Amino acid sequence: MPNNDNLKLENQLCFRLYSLTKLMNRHYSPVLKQLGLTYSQYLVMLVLWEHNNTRSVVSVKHLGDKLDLDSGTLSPLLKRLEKQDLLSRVRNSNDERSVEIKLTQAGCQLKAQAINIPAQMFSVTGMSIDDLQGLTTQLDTLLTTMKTR
Amino acid sequence: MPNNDNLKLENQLCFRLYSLTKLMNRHYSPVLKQLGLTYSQYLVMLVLWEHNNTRSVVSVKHLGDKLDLDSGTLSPLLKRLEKQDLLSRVRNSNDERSVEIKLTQAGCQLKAQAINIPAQMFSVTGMSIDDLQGLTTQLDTLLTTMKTR
DNA sequence: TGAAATTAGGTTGTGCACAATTTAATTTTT
DNA sequence: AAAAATTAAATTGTGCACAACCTAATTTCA
Repeated sequence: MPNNDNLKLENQLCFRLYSLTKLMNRHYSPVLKQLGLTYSQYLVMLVLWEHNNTRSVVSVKHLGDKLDLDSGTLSPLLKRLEKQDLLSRVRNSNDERSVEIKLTQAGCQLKAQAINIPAQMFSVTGMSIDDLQGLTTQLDTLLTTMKTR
Repeated sequence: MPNNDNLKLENQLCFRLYSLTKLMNRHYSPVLKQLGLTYSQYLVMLVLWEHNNTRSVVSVKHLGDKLDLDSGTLSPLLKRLEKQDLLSRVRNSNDERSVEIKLTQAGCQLKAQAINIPAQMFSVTGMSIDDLQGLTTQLDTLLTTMKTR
C-alpha cells in the first residue's frame, strides 16, 4: 500500500545527496576561486593533471567519459578554460572528428596551487579515514547499481 | 607532506556525490516528466504537499529554509509552477514583504500521481531498508558537520 | 518619533547540466 | 566504391544554483 510518509522530504535519500552536493560546492567555491576555477572546471583540470605534462593529450570524448558529461556541457566550459590560457583545443589530424585538449604551461603549473585542496576539503567533512573509506565504498556500490538500471 | 594521489578523481568523495546526484536526477527526470515537473520543482511540491490542502499557505521564505535555496532560484521556479496552474503566489497582507504560496486544486491533485515515486526510486537503488537507513544516517551526520564549518 | 538596521523577495548575470538537433568525419555494410 | 550507420563536437534552448545588487516593508532603538 502506498505510504504517505514516503513523500516527506525528510525521508528522501535523494534530497540528502542533492543538499550535500550543493553544500560541498559551497565549500569548494571560495577555495577554487583563488585558482580562478569553478568546481566543474576543477574536475576537468583533475583529469588533465593526472596526465601530468604539457605533451600529453586528452580528447573531449575521454573527458566526457571520465566525468560523465556531454559536449553540451564540456564545449563551452573548455572554451572558458582556453580563454584563461589553461589549455588548448586542437582538432586531431588523424581523426578530424576528435578535439584534443592539452595543458598549457600555466595550466600545468596551476596543479601546485591545488595540491592541498583535497586535504583541506577532507577536514571539512570531520570524518575519520575509516568512515570516509566506508562511505566511499557504499556510494560506489550505489553508483554501480544505478548505472545499470 | 602533500600527496599527489589526493588529486586523483577516483579518490574524491565529492566527485562521487556529484556523480550520484546527477545519476539520481536522470532517474527522476523521465518519471517526473509525466507530471510536468523537474526535480527541483518536485522538491517544492513535496514541501507544499506536506501541508496537504488548498487552504494552507507556505511562504517563499519557508520554502527557502526547507530546501536551502535562495530567492534567485525560487522566484523564477515558482513563477513557472504558477504558469502551470499548480500554485498561486499572493503577497501577505499582514507583512507585505512576504509572499505566500498556495496549492491550486490541480496542484493538490497532482500528489496522487506522485504517491508511488519514492518506492519506485528506492527500487532503483537496489538497497535494503537497513542499508538505506545506515547511509541516510551517515549523510545526515555529514550534512550537520559541513553546515557548521 | 525618526534614523538605522534587518528582512523578504525580485532582478541580472554567469556557469553548469542536459535534451535535441546539426554538421562533418569516419566506419561498416552491401 | 557507394550507401548507410556511427561517431565526435558544436549549437540552441530550458531550467536550475547562486552571487551581487536592488527595492520596499518592517523592526529596532537611540
